[in-house]
Amino acid sequence: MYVAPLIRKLSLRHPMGNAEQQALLSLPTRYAAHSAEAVIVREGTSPTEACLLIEGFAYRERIARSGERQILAVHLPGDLVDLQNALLPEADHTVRALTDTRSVFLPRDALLDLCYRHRAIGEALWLDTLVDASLFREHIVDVGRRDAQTRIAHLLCELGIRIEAIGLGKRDDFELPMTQEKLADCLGLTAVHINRMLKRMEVEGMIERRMRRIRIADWPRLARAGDFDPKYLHLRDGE
Amino acid sequence: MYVAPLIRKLSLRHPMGNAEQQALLSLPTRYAAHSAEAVIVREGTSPTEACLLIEGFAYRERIARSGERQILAVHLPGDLVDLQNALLPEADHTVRALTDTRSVFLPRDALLDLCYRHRAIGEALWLDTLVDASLFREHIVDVGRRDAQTRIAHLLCELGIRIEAIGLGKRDDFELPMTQEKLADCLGLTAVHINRMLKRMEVEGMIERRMRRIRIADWPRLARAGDFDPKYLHLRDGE
DNA sequence: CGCTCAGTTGAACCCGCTCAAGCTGCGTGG
DNA sequence: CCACGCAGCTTGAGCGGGTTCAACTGAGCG
Repeated sequence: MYVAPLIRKLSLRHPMGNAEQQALLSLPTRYAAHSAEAVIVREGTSPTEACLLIEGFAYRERIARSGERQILAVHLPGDLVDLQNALLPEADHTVRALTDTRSVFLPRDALLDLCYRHRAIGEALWLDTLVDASLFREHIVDVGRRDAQTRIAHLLCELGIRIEAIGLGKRDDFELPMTQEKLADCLGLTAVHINRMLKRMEVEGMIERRMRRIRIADWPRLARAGDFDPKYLHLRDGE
Repeated sequence: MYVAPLIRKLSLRHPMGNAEQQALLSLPTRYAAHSAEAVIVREGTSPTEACLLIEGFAYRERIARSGERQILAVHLPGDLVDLQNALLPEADHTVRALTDTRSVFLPRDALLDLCYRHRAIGEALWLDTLVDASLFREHIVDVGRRDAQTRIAHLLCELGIRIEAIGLGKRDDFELPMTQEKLADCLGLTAVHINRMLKRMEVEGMIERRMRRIRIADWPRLARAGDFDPKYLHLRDGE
């Protein structure tokens, strides 16, 4: 039953019959928990299992030679975290737990087999990796061509939508379990600058913060400020 | 026979039997030519064919609200240019010809069918999109965490390797059909700054330029300067 | 109570941008 | 064959968004 969130997520973008759902549910699973900052997939290894996040957040990272970290993506419950590495001979980046997480490991080969026995599963999983790639592309635009405030607003919008899509909060009121340093590493900025911009956005009334809780008073305004168009998320209903 | 370069490229990373090669070769094809800057796949449309580049370069782009362009990826002959959009309901970015190009369009549905009739084809094509995603990730690190000179050196190394891999030149001596403005749009910089950095790199003896031809005197040095590790390209022999 | 980690703030600096002018190579037409 | 036009390249001067460095605050926790 651990696999249910995956089915829910895949169904968000690709219809899924009963037979396919049963096939997914009958996969053998290995339960695992990771505490914050623990490595889930290590760069350079060849995992034989795919990790399905059940609870908590995770993130992909790479370290540049300068020693600076770049966060490539943030993952939420229901995300299949290392499908990106599924067919690659070895992982080219590391996946870590952002918060304490619970997850389920599925045998990679069995999962791949299902892709060819049930076309809908194959397409749904392929699609899932293509959507990941779409987020990567948006991330390139973010760090390449948007200024600091726009980047932050954009990230908040994206996380709001994604959190709402999995029922973990509302798009304009959610828990953001990231330190300012992590936000910086995600957006190609420094923690100091993130701090100043967040403060300015709060003063200007774009957002409210209580600890790590984010409230967005005027969503359309934030979306405008963040140059945010949810199209690239490829969610069923557009939002 | 137009499909031969595709088979060669897929085989670079995934073994391919005779039956699979025959199946690919027997796909119906539609030949097309695009002159430089022509749109190959337009954002917002749902292409029913996949474009295989035969000759010339292409690039993916997105326009930020500020009007600035971000180039997401550069594609070389043999690349299947819109597999990224194959399963997505609509293209979230535009693909354009960088130079005059010749290409072949393959019916999307027939191609997808082959993926399920021949597992090796399915895995090779999925893998291809995963490698694309790996390049996107490296691109995020580039614009997020590397300074201007490092970015340029990194891009030159990547293109050198990829051009050599398809036999279009040597990694340390190749034609680069990009204006400085395009380099800038690719790397999240301005054309003026690209110009200054290229000049400095030439003065320092890292590269030589004659028109659009690039010669790299000391490849290991450029690779070091560019924080370049070809692992993320996932080529068979590591280089 | 003291340690540690995250967040906050200030001052100085610098990498890359902006604006603006001039240059170069090349295709086109007279 | 030259004149013109134009796109891409080059160069300079000044500016500014974001960084760096450093100090301080505040919350959680043993």
